[in-house]
Amino acid sequence: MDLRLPDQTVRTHQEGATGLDVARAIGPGLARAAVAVKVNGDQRDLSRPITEGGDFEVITIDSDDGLHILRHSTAHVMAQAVLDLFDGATFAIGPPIEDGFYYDFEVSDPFTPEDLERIEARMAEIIAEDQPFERVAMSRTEALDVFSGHKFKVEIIENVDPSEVGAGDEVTAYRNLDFIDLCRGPHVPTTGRIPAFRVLRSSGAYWRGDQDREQLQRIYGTAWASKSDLDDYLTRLEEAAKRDHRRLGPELDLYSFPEELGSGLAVWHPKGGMLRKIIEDHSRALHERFEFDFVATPHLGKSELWEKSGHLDFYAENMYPNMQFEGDPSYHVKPMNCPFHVLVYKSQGRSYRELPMRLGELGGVYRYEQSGVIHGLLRARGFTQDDSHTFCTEGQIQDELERHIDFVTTWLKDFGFDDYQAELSTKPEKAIGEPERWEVTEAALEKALETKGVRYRIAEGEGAFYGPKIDFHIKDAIGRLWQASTIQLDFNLPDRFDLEYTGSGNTSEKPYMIHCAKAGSIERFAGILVEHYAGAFPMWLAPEQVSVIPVADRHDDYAEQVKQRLRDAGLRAEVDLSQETVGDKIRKALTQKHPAVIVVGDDDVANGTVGLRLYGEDRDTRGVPLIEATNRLAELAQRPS
RNA sequence: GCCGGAGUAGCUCAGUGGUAGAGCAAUUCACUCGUAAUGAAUAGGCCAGGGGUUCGACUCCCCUCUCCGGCUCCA
Repeated sequence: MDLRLPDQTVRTHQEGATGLDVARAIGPGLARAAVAVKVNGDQRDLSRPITEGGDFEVITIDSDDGLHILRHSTAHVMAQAVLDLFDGATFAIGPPIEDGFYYDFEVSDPFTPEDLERIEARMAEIIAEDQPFERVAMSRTEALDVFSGHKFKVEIIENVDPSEVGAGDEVTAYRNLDFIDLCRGPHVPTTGRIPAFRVLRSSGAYWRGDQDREQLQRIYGTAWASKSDLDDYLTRLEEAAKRDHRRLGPELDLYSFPEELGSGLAVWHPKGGMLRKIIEDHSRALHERFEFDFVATPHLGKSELWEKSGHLDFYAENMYPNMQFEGDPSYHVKPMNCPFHVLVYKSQGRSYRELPMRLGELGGVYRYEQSGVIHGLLRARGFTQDDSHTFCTEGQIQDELERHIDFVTTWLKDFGFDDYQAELSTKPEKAIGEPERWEVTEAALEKALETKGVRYRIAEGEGAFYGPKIDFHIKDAIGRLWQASTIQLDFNLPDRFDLEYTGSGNTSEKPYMIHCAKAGSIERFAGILVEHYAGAFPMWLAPEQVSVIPVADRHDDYAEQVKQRLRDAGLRAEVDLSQETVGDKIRKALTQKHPAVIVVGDDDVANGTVGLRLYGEDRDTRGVPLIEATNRLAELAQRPS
């Protein structure tokens, strides 16, 4: 048969050639690295006979597909090890995931760290034994028999969609030695082809992700094409841990989470307060530039208001309970600002001439997040939204959306997030509003994204029940994605609050409403910034920009003068007057990641100069005239826009 | 909320039933120093909180709070 590739044709020697033959034929050198082949886009095992012709591709272990296969195979080995070691254990599913894999088990006792070590050791043995993975095809009835002792497998077999499997009633499994697992494959040829793996951690997980079903024990692991890839990955994990904003924040004296205060609530220290101020100032500046008006609303509102807005119906579990004095109406702390901005709109009759009306506020909100989901500043119970609500006519939607996209992308770029992607979420199953409204607004959102040249993908059915939306995911310095900005259409609140405006023909019209948060939450955004920059902020964001270090006491006065000059130039400068050595003070400034360090000694006093060192440069420049240093730093501290 | 792990000085951590220890930080004194830790001394703890077992609890048991890793959730 002929093996056709885009740039070559390869002929095999015999009918019934296997994947391995294909790999050899395509590239003799590739055969050793091959873990599977693709036939017309379908992944196949190396051992499977290939009877038909078509497009062939060798999958090597270091490719994305190869890693997927490797990790899936390693998951099998993990299940094999667990079933070996734990009597009565049964297994559920074990898919590859980004950077690794997991497998879910039901066992009598949760795994301990020692268990994980034993499992890892047993896996290493299985790998050393180089057991072949053998594909077994069987009927569904046979499969039910083979897996009769394993209830989750039985459930899977019973639910297999024949059309999905493609082979009618056939299901496949993979066997190595006496271990067999339900699996579509393919796998690496033998367990010995797993070059590097690690068992990482275990945790609870629900069967089929359903809170009401069995709680299983999940073990996470990772596998890589080489030992050095594994080491790189483990180093990446450490690097990520070092950037953790929950650790860096207190270390840099930005904020803390006092136990006495309550879970999910932070206090901001002076430096963190400065960081917030910088972020908030920039938020206000951009709101002004994009022609938003500022409003201010309280933290509480009558429960009646939340009933009208619908929050008490559909958001109650995230709201703090009502509070009430005897004889007074009941109040709720606000989880969102929207109803308040609606009240501003409603405070008088509106004309089409006033629209679009863009109302912005840095609004503090409180949401009762489940105790298990709180994550530092990234998921907190109290936070400040840089929130805005735009009321406009149908004809203004397009322009407004484009303006909001400009706003959001300017905002993200200013903070150094050049790499972001948008997600357009469309009508979910449970939704309100006429279908035409959805169609029109989804099209408007899509057109706005295209006009503005924003890379986006469509998240089908992921919209809020009240309208479609665009979420922006930003990529940080080590490649992680974070959800930040959001632009959402809302058909709900204008209805619930009977919003209207008088049109040009003296008709009563209903306005459209656009929710938009640029940072999402100031706290969360600050947390992401800490992780993105690993605490070493660009100069304009740094709470403390310049540390001035006198070499000896006799230079203190000059250091004060230098500080004053820097401050006059708008820089945030402090003098380190502590009775320490120069080396110690520099070390402190650098561990606090101050962008600039200035050292002044005898020569500087005599010549009106300074020694200048910028963060990230391990050399200093001496004898820089003060005026030059000031100008240079002031330049570096410029706001991006 | 669920499963598991953890909580000892401001921080990082020792301490396996007999009323607690180190390093860093802090304070004081000396040193006055040119690019990542000068030296000495001092002070600092209701061992997360509450209850129980015990002659005796940081240590064992129960409850609560807080944190960590996941799951679920995330208008």
